[in-house]
Amino acid sequence: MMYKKNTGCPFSFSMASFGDKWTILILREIIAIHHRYYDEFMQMAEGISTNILADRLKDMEKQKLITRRRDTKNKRRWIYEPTDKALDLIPVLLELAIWSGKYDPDTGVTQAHIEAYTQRRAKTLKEWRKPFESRKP
Amino acid sequence: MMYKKNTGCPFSFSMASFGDKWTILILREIIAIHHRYYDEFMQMAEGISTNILADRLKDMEKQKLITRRRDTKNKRRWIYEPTDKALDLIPVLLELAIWSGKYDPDTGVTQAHIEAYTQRRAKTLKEWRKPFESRKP
DNA sequence: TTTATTTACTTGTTAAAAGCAAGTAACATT
DNA sequence: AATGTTACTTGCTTTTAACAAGTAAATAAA
Repeated sequence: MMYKKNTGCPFSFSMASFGDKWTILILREIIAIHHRYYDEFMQMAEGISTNILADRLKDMEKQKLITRRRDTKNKRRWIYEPTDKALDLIPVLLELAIWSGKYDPDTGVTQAHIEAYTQRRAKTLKEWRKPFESRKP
Repeated sequence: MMYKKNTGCPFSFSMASFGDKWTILILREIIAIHHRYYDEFMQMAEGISTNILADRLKDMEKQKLITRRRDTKNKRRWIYEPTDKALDLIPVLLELAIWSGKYDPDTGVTQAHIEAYTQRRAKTLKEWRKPFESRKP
């Protein structure tokens, strides 16, 4: 498990929570791509190692960024789901996407998307969150 | 230097740019705390090693997140300054601060600050950027 | 119903990165 | 001229990540 030092500053807390590249990429899988299974995470383009994935999922569960439950239709599978704590990172993810859209010369983000994100921010945030709202009572 | 793999996705680009804890903490020093010198960065509470700091500053310069120039008043010193590419990460930093303010039990961020950030977002973003605008022609 | 396959890991080893301590070189101060 | 400051570099140790192989439980196929 990675080393974590939190000094009380909000950025320090953020970096102690997900200050490695994999945690954000796993959150992308769950929140933006709607993946929920271990083998789906394993297939991400960046190529995560199985021991690192297992380690990060445990850490994220410990941090209460995700929960996991058995898939009743296939008892071998776990379903990984984001908590509200993770979903509250959607604004961070959105700003990362806007920034990358502006500065990545090989970005896949279209100018139309960036404009939509920037100019209809509240709506975009709601839309990103919507697929996870059905869980609520 | 840290390994970087960018697959075209905006989050992948973000993580390839600053997907380690130190780069964001150095950006905090420069953008939020207005530090500009090597020895000031060395004094950050998280305790960065001198070789890692030197490595990251080089990488950030290469990425055009910062520039450096000699201090004319003390020729030993370099002045490190953020580029527009770095300043455009202010919205990301702001969202990190809001999230940490909500979830860090030992946060130093007050509820009043979070409310100000959330409800007067555009104004807050402008204020964070203002100290760096004087450089413009 | 044994046999193979899927799923989610664990374990062991190697490679890379971070952390630590000491040293250096240019400039500045006393 | 000697001492201190500033921004590093270099060498070594420790930690983390990456790679490869193996395992165990659940399911599917023969």
